[in-house]
Amino acid sequence: MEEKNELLCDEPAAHLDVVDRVRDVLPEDDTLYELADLFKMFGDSTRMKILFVLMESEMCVCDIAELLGISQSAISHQLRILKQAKLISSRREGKNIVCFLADDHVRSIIDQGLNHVLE
Amino acid sequence: MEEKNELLCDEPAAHLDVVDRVRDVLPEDDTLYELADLFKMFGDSTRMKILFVLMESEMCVCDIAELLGISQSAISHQLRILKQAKLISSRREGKNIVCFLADDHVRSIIDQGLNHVLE
DNA sequence: TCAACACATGAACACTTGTTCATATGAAAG
DNA sequence: CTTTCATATGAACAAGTGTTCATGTGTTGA
Repeated sequence: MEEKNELLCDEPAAHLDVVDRVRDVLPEDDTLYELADLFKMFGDSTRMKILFVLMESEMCVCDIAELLGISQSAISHQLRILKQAKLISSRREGKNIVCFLADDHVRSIIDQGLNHVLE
Repeated sequence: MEEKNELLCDEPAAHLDVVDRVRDVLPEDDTLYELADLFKMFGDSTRMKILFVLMESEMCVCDIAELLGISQSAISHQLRILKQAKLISSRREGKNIVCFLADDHVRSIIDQGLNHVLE
């Protein structure tokens, strides 16, 4: 009973060259986490809806809430998250806060997703 | 004290034209949910790592686990989720199950994300 | 200066999600 | 067949997430 790593298969040696090459090519861990965090923003239907709306037009918070039929509070919480992720930005206009996409990448990311979903 | 919808701002009428136009352009709810579910797949760092690996080369389960330093069980659970989402597929090869990307969209979606993360 | 309105925020809660641990399945080699 | 090895899976648990409810903040207009 020698000590052994209980996770490995017996001989990854068979594919050791491939494994090593891939290991070298993998991005930094930090990059992977950032990337996952980015996609997390698109992984909730409320945020997805908000982003879709803002792809069409900038809009104040109450209009977003009414248009989507979601409570103002829920929208506001999600807007905060999207702002922290720097995907949207906002400015005050009279009594209203007008939100808009802060980043053009949002469009291309969602478009790629749509391509897949729409087959 | 008349009944009123507590969620609306007083006069979305100001922007009623825009709101109505956007409402017409929004995709079906089903599509939005599908889209969010798709992006959810990319929103976990373990799955992100697996997909990155498979972007470089098809690979058996144990090699993925060893390469990433993640338990075989955890990998297997995530592989199941990715298969259900039809993002990866697999075939048996001797004792091993070899996994590979099932969909070229995976590459373009991740690439768009990378563009954003890498500024 | 005060009331009304648009929006933000904290706490609480239910729900979801990912991991571990233990064990099951199932092909393959002896 | 029986054992071994690669993978799958179920249960349990901890941690994360999104919504609601109640209330706070700051701006506007009377």
